[in-house]
Amino acid sequence: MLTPPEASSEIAFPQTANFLAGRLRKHLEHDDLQYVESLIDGTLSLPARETLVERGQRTDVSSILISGFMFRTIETSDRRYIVGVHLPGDFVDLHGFALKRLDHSVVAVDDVKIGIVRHATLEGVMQERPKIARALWFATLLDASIHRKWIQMLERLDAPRRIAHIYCELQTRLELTNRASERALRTPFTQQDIADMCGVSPIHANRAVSKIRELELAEIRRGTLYTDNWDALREYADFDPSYLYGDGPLNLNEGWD
Amino acid sequence: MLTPPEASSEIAFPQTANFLAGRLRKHLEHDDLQYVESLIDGTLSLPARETLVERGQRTDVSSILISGFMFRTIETSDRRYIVGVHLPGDFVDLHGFALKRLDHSVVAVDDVKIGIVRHATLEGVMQERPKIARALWFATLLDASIHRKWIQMLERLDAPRRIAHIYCELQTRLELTNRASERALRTPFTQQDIADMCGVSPIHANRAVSKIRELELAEIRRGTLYTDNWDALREYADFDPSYLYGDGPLNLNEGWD
DNA sequence: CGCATCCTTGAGGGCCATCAAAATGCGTGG
DNA sequence: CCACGCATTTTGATGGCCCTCAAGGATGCG
Repeated sequence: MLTPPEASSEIAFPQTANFLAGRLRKHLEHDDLQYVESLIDGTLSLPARETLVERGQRTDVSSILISGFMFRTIETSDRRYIVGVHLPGDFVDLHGFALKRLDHSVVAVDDVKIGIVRHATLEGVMQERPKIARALWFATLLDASIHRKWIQMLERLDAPRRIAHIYCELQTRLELTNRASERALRTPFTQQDIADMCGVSPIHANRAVSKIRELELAEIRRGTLYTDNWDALREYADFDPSYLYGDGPLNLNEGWD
Repeated sequence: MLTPPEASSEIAFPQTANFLAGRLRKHLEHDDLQYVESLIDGTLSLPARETLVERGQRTDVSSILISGFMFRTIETSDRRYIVGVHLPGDFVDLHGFALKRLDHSVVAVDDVKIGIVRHATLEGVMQERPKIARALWFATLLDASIHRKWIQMLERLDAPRRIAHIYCELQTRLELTNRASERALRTPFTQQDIADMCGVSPIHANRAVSKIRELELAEIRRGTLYTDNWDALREYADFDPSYLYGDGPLNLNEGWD
């Protein structure tokens, strides 16, 4: 599944090989990549559905996702709202460094492995490595860009299109880290998860999934999306990947250095 | 309207008096505040409804809003989606510094005045003033936190509650910069603007505004909201201000230094 | 094989979209 | 001061998306 260059990258940088892959990563020198890898103080495994950071909780470390999926959630007494999805290479709570406390929670979807970076270490980055500091800032701005797209998605699309959009986004993000496969996008999402991302009831999410199947755009079974026509799915969701700031032809971030 | 301390602040820092006011501002030394003020290279006035930055456009400056309201918008061929609102003290396109190109546009709602900071200047901040760099980072993370709340708002609230939530947010943000008045929140928003923020049709936005009036929570006329019961309005919208990271009792950001 | 979780289907009602049209308010020029 | 033109706001009617309540079916795990 991994092409040779990425495989060797995984060996050289076991914890941070996917950090900003497909984005700024290629603008970083080998020395920079090594430095980023060296920031990791240790790793942690978390079982599925466990919470890494609770809303409001004070922390003095941040975490980069190494394997598995995570959600950012805002929970109320009776319902959970998912405001973002993370996959390997993403810092899931880097903003905790500057904000000190998070306005939301970060939870594991399936079994995950994360790399830990102490905030004291990040202090040093700010003092000594402005280029890396800026890359970290960039990473949080990327999250913000995704947030904005979700806002627009919720303002304009109906439930089946929202689902299609979310899967298109994940596929593109996986492509950027060379982890996508051609015909299947495997996720650990339940239909309840999908509903909570789209802001609809699980029953309606089910009907929306059915509609995508009836339209013969894709088949979603137990979280995994199967399709042989990504183009049709992307068109259906009106998906434009430029907000992900990838290196592709539409890239918004050319000229960074 | 301005209490003496803020008034004097406006004199000492005519362009940046509201920057992070009510948030990190009080953790910055007088020297830091002076430094921030010195970053401003000049000011610019823009008439209502004019675009400051177009989506995809390359820029080498960022802007802080000094007076007036601005929107962040994503426009398609047939419709406009508003993904954020800015008021004086906000950097409206600070993320352009690290991202180079924006995924969305920034437009003036009424006549606005902005302060310009060259990206070359911000380079210097990253190199020499990590504390200020971190404050700038914080400012962009605050935007991201607001984005997340909007996502949750769109996932859970119906149109009248969305409108109430947006006005509650603006009132709190104005309070943080000591620019709120007690019984009226004056904005230049049309009902079309409100509709584009809430992701509903202007016709439905009108009915939603009517409903808020019928419930005797507030009166919204030509963008201005009048109420003598903010508490009832906040409860109706299930508004919790902690995501704004203000200095109040619920503050999530205590301990920053 | 039993149980828990997840998925599926049906029915009735509320929120919101669109089409169409009228009324209101505001700035401008006569 | 009034008349006009324009943007904005308001109202009515019909239909689609999505809600909740309720119940049944499938899947996977110990």
